[in-house]
Amino acid sequence: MRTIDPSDLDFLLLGLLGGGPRSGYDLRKQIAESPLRVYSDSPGAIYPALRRLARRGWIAEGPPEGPRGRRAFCQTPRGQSAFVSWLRRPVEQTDVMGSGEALLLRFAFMGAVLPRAEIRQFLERFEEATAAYLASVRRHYESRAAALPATGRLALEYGIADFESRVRWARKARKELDEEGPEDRKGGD
Amino acid sequence: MRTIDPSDLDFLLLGLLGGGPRSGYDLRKQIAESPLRVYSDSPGAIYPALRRLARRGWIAEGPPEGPRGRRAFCQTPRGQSAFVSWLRRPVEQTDVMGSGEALLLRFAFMGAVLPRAEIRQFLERFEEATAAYLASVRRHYESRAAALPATGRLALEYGIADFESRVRWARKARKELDEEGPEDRKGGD
DNA sequence: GCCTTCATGTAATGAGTTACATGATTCT
DNA sequence: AGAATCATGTAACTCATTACATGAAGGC
Repeated sequence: MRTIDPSDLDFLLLGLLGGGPRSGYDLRKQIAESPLRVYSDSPGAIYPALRRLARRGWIAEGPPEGPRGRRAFCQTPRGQSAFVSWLRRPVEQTDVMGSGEALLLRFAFMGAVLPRAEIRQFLERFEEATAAYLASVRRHYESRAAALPATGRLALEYGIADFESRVRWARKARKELDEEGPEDRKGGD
Repeated sequence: MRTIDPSDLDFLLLGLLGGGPRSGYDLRKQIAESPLRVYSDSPGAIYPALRRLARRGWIAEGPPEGPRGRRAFCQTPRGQSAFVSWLRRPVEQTDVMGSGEALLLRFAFMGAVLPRAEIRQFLERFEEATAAYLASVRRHYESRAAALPATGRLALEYGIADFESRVRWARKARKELDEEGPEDRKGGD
């Protein structure tokens, strides 16, 4: 008997609710407004996800209150702490190998919750793991590229350029966070 | 009653079989060896996909022949033509919005099948659509970045850098294809 | 009164994951 | 002979997608 890991969408919804109570419809709109279309805003994804979160006790449904009897969801204390420990999960090699969307989602939410030192640490780990994976893709490229048709080789170069771009981003992000000045506090008030 | 579109994995398998007959296990190994881990090599994904392709009449299963009675699959003529028209599908805006993996998969296979002029055209369309989408993300960034926490803004910048990297890649790939010299032929022999 | 949008859902379908099952073959 | 690995699958489960259903509010 194992605990099934919630999906990325589950954590996205949980995180959005960290900004205050919202209805399912509000959440859908908020996701639909995001320019990077990476998570689904379809009702068939959102509402079942909300039910999963509620079953877990991570969110609670308030009474009908809004203009049309819409029921707002909010984080429970257990939900909040589950969300924070999701943010704090160590960055594994396997996390950076695919599209890395889950890591980015976590990063996007960190600013509102975690102290800057932890965010820095996350970026360092992110850069390290991505660079390590990049090196392995490069090795593969060196050994196999000659045997590929031109477009196959170029597709591999696409992947390499992608991971290079991620490494550069991580470095830049770390620098920007460092330069942002120590004046603003972590998440206390 | 509508025809359901085959999955990316279906087309990947179909494309790999374009290189000659292979068993399910061969296909699994070939996918597992790829450095960019984007498609699943799990038997629970591969074997049902092969059955779907066979049901469509796009691949055929040969008689048991190999060392352990393994049965090799091969493309049928209908499968070959379905694969080529998949390669030739126009690049839509929505195709570039997500991770763009399907487009890259198509591109990787083009070299073995399509004439260079069509590959060039694909890259032009890819660049155009990606640049257009990038512009829309930039507009969103300009208007909303100020209201975001630092990590949210940086996550958006990650997306922007990603799409910039894709545009650069497309330009470079087009140039390399052009420079490759006109001596090798398209796909006739 | 009617139509559109708001708001919340359900149903059917289908793909992918993990884990397990099964037999054959090669290694030692 | 026994173990590992080859090779092909199946079963249970979860999640997402598309499309549809339902009803209430507000504009005209």
